[in-house]
Amino acid sequence: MECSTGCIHCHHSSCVHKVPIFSSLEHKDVFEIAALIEHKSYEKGDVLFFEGDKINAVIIINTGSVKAYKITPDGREQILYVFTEGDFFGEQSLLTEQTAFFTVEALEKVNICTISKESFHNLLLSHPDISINIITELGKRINRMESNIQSMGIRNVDARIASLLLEYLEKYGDDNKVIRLPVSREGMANQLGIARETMSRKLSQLENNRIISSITNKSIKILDQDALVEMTGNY
Amino acid sequence: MECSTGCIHCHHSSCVHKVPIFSSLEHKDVFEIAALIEHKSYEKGDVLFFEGDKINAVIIINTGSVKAYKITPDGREQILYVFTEGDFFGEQSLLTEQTAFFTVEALEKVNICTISKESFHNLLLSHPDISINIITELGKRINRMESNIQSMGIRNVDARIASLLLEYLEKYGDDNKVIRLPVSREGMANQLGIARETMSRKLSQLENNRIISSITNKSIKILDQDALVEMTGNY
DNA sequence: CGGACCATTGATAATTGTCAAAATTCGTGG
DNA sequence: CCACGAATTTTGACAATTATCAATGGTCCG
Repeated sequence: MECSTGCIHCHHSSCVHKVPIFSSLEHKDVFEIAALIEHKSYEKGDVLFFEGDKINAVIIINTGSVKAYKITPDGREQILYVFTEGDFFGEQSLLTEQTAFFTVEALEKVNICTISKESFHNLLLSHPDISINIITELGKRINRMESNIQSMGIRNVDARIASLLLEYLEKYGDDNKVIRLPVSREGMANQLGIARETMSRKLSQLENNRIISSITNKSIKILDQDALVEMTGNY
Repeated sequence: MECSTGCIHCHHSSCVHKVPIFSSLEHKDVFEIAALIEHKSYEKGDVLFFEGDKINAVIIINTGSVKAYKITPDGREQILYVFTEGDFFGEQSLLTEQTAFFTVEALEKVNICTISKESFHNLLLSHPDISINIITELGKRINRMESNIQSMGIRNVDARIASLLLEYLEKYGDDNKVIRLPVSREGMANQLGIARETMSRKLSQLENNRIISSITNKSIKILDQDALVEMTGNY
């Protein structure tokens, strides 16, 4: 969204413009909110907060991406989310005194905007439509998690990998069906709860079958999307 | 919560009293909302709606329980939730024209309260604190799902079963650590994405080790909770 | 160019799924 | 309250899949 009316500080309020939860706001409200926002940035590998930390702000990703994960009993990272531009989290800290459920780590350089718990709470009371936007966004997130849980419940590992690749294609793919992978092979394996080696083997298999082409460690090209869809069993 | 002021129709507004999302309301609001509510009941095995159906109401469980599931490509039920008294769902239909993400089926006789999409939407605009309650509740649900995803990512099946039993104990257990199972063995297996037979074997093993005692198909007694906790690896 | 990190491959062991049959439980109706 | 048939669960044997360990091969970056 462009800034039509003398928005000198546009780079500072950019979070507000970008985020779906504020999409219904009028211009004056945008300024009001921008005043509440603090900005921070992190480098790749930096941890924004650890599981168990107290969170007292809602965090919105302005640019870049982060992963949110829990450590499983057997010491692996279980990735719950990859948050990118426009995503927000920490809303659970709103009313409850809960501590963070997961660790959040930057996957690349990220700029974030934070709004303190108190400010945000007041904001919601005065702008009921923001709440509705948030409910809508949380609903979407829940839907994605429901799909995730469904995928993880598929006993067939090949189908799960196909699902993951299609999900990535949608999120991170370009017009040539080249996916810039947000995480390593190990990260992908951890998202599905399988061994790193199994992921390797399965991807090699897909490459042999000309379904994908593994360009580099950080990107994959989808050659035969239909085959992947068929593998998931949903068609 | 008891009805103090001549609440003849208490049995009709009981949903409102029971549900956390309305907990912050004043008495007059309760009546206002009660007027918006419709009541329905279903018998065990009845389907409230199918995945893909259009939903135009928010549904609150008054008594009984339901399961919400998706059918996986290989034809199994993947149970996403067991909703019981006080739980609500369908809030995703609020703003978006989405169709149901899962099928909902009664596990026993259930009484539900429904509020139409429109009524609910207006309610939220006029009562910002209800929205905040909902955001809080959705946050809790998301937390549970995050834990679920984490559990499903554990490669060790024994640990996952232990997690499930502990979760059940918390939700459905009584003082004697007897759990009234909401679903069949097959249902339990489906929640974890494992074969029914594997679940059987693992439970037998737990029984041999005096960690649980399988009273009937519908209930299990936890004999050694600590052992289960240890099995999950979280201590 | 070198070193650290990440990914792949092979061989083997362990685990789980599948199919078939037997045993148990559940609910209904007499 | 008991008995019977249907449904669910358990068990066994075997096949298929995946994890693990170890070694090799690549890739990225200073």
